[in-house]
Amino acid sequence: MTDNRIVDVARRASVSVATVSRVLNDSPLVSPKTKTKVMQAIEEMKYTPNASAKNLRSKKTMTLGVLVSDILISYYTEIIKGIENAANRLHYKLIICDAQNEKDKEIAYMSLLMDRTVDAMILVTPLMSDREIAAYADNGYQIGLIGRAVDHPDIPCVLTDNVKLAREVVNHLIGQGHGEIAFLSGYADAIDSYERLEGYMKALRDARLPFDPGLIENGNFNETGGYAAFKRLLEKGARFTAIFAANDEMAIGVYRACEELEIRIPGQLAVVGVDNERVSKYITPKMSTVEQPKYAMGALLAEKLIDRVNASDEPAERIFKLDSQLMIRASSQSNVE
Amino acid sequence: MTDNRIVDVARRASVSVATVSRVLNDSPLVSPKTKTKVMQAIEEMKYTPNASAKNLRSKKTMTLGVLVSDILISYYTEIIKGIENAANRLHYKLIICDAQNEKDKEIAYMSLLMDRTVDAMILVTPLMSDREIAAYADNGYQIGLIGRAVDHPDIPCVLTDNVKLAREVVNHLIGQGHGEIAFLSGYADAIDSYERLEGYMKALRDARLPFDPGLIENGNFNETGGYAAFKRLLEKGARFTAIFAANDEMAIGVYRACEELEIRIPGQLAVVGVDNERVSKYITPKMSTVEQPKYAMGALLAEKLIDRVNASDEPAERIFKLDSQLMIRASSQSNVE
DNA sequence: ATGAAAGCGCTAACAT
DNA sequence: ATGTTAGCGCTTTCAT
Repeated sequence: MTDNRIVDVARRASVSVATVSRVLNDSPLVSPKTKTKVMQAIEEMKYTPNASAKNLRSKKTMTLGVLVSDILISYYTEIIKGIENAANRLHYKLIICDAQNEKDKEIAYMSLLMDRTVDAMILVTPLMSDREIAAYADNGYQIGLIGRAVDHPDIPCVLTDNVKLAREVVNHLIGQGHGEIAFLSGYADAIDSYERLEGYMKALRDARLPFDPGLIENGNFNETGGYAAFKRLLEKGARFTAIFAANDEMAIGVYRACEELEIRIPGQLAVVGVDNERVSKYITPKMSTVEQPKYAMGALLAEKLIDRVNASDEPAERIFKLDSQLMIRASSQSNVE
Repeated sequence: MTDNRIVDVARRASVSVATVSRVLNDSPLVSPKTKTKVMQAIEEMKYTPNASAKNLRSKKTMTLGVLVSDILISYYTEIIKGIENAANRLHYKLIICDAQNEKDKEIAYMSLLMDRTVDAMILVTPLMSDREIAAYADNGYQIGLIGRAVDHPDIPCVLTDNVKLAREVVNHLIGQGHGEIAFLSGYADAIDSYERLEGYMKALRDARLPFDPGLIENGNFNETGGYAAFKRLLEKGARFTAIFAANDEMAIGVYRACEELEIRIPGQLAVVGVDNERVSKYITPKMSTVEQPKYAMGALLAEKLIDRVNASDEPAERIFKLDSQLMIRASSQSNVE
């Protein structure tokens, strides 16, 4: 067991602990000869520095946290991969936190920031409110946000343009000849929901199509919610030939309901989701969706956040909007089945 | 910013740091009155203990690591959820590590164990060899293994019976009238591959069917590998009416190849995978597969490992075999399309 | 270029 | 039941 301490290395290499520490931290103030001697001792003893001691003394951990609401969903895991690779490149480690859609777990994980286990925390569309998020930043904790923006000077945010994205989806459906398009939103208080709804309405207005609030239902961003929301639409007698779900998970729920009710997609109902989740490509018919540059979003935010953690200079840019891309597949094309 | 220390709390509550520490750690040696006083001070100052200092002093971190090869694959993420919940229940935190199928990253993450960032590390079917894994345990590091067994007295392992599982799959295919069944194995050196191959052969022998090594190909446990392996089988003119892929990922690759080549599943080819990945239920035709109790495996191992970390007594049981379950869906039933 | 020593914030042994 | 204090293993000033 590596229970060696820095003094043991120092002793073996016949130098002081300060010198060993310098070697360990790549200080230029060590002669090459001494450095070799120390490295050899480290090697021989299989010495590994104790992270807790190092963190305690240096007051930083070179570790980032990412908090996502469900690691089963590929939207999150792809973002995580982007973060991870960018972080590793900059010599940061990453702690992945799965809040499992529970706000309590989210809050619990935020303690990693408060107890200084991580230097900064990245939140990917959390359940927490803007106020709550801003409060952490007010207390001096470093936070980064993905898929959402919060109005606080110290919080870098990376997101896609939800309004534009929704507009493109709806334009596409209108282009396919649909005039009655239902919309499945996510959590009522999520910005994503709100902005996608806004884009939906704008597209309708652009096309001089009537806006019918009866065609809107909330599916909470998950499969079960999408399934239920779709059924509610049918039960209340809403009439529509296309449906735009604010994410793929809800669209999958719509698929399931359609299978049960023997509604053909896209023959009787065109479906479009958002996120380009893995399943959407394999499901039949292949689902039209919107690809978000998930990996790039993760990588970009990690870089910007690490910049800020080590920043002494001016604040720099804070909001980064990346482009998304409509992926038209079978589920929304009337001439394809 | 919470830059308060335990002495600040002590001062405010007019007690000693020891007393504050006792309150913080739920020691029974504090009078209720003092406890209240201290808690109030903590509350007022919004004090949070510094994790590094605590870990350094107490020589434990109450943190587990899980190392998986790809968090995009639901097999891993479901295991992670099981671990996470069991760990949290026992007041342990979890660091998720995604090695991204790179052995170098695996090794890099093992340093979390060596630098004492985690008290123990759970490996889920890693690329590392048995020897390498055993070496860590020999050096006194706590390790747990999922989906694989290693012959070392200090390594608890949770796995399913691969031989039995493969046997059931092949029996099922034979029962459907198939006599020529191809087998797609994973990494040549993975125990899973070996054991599933063994079960495959046993089932053939039981049924007095000939074993043809020309029907075996390696697909490295991923989609691309499965796709390529299947094509190799065809190119070399192998004849078979059913294929058993050692995991769903490879089976998905087979699906893709079949789509391109217009081979009907299950009409012309029956397909069975292993793992019951999320996609297998959504793909058309629905894929027959083997459900492994992933969540339960994660939870069980986490419990057993934490037991060991805190153990002073006898070693207890070490290998835990859980039952898997064959899920017969459309892809392997000749009378269903 | 190298060393001596203080101290990061906490726990736990010991004293009372 | 509470307080005093040593020390976990490291980094970093200050001295040489």
